[in-house]
Amino acid sequence: MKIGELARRSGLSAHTIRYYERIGLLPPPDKNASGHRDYDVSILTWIDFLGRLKATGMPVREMLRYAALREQGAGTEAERQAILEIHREHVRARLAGLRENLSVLDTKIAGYAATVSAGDPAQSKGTKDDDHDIEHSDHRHGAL
Amino acid sequence: MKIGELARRSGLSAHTIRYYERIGLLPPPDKNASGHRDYDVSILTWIDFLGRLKATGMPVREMLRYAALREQGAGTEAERQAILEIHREHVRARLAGLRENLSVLDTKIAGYAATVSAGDPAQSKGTKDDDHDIEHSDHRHGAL
DNA sequence: CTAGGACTTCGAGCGCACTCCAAGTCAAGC
DNA sequence: GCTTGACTTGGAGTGCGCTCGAAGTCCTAG
Repeated sequence: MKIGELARRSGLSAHTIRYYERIGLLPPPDKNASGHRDYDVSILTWIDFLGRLKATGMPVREMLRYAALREQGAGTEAERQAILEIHREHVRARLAGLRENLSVLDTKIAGYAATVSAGDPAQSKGTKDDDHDIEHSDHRHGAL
Repeated sequence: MKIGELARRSGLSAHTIRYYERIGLLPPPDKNASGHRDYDVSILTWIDFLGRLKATGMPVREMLRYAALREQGAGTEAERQAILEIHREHVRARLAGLRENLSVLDTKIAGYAATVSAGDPAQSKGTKDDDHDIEHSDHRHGAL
């Protein structure tokens, strides 16, 4: 499979595929007589997994660590597992935060719905709101 | 409240607070006789909400639209509500995707756990894995 | 034989969201 | 009256993750 087809099938651009190879996320593929990259279909599985790591917020630096271990092959499983387990915790934390913020969003929207309907009782001149907020407790959002 | 205290209490740096003001996320506060910014505590509520928008992945561009409407005050509620409702859908989609990718991660980790324990039956020379993968169906990850 | 399109490498440029620096002002404490 | 430290402005720099452009090579079809 040449890079164009891989691009189509993976959803990445050819530029991005070469970039990933440059930085070490993708292993250097075989080249044919013309110097063109020739990919094995199995690369699609790896790209899919990379996509999942990315979608769950893993920084490229970390993917690189994982990819390097994968390249080394046997004997690196425990370390790869550890990386994924730590990442899984990050994802879980992110999920929890997202759920909480979603509920704040729900509350805020419900407040607007109440205000916008019913002829706007609480606002006549200059509502900048920060109204319908039902308490903010603590909540860190320093580190995303 | 001066900028230093606001920085401490909001978790943002003073640099970031000024930056947010420059771009329009924060309203220009009063200045005292020395030209120093003097904030009302109510700004903390707004910063907290901005933090939630950010934590849920809203781009600054979009926050700016919302902030501008908020500055305009009364009469912009419906539009603000619409922004939040659209954003809420994005957040829900993100949550769904995250949940799915989390389960893929679980499966992958379980595979490593099986491999790493039990004396490694499936790998002796050169496992790069893409093993324990139990089917990938489709899954877009082009647009994060 | 020539035009088109896909490929190659190298390096520059971009969008986002900060983050920091330099040079200056000002209030308070010793 | 002088140092310390928090503040001011404007603008430059940073890190991330791509994204694109230029110039060249190579295969294929007409």
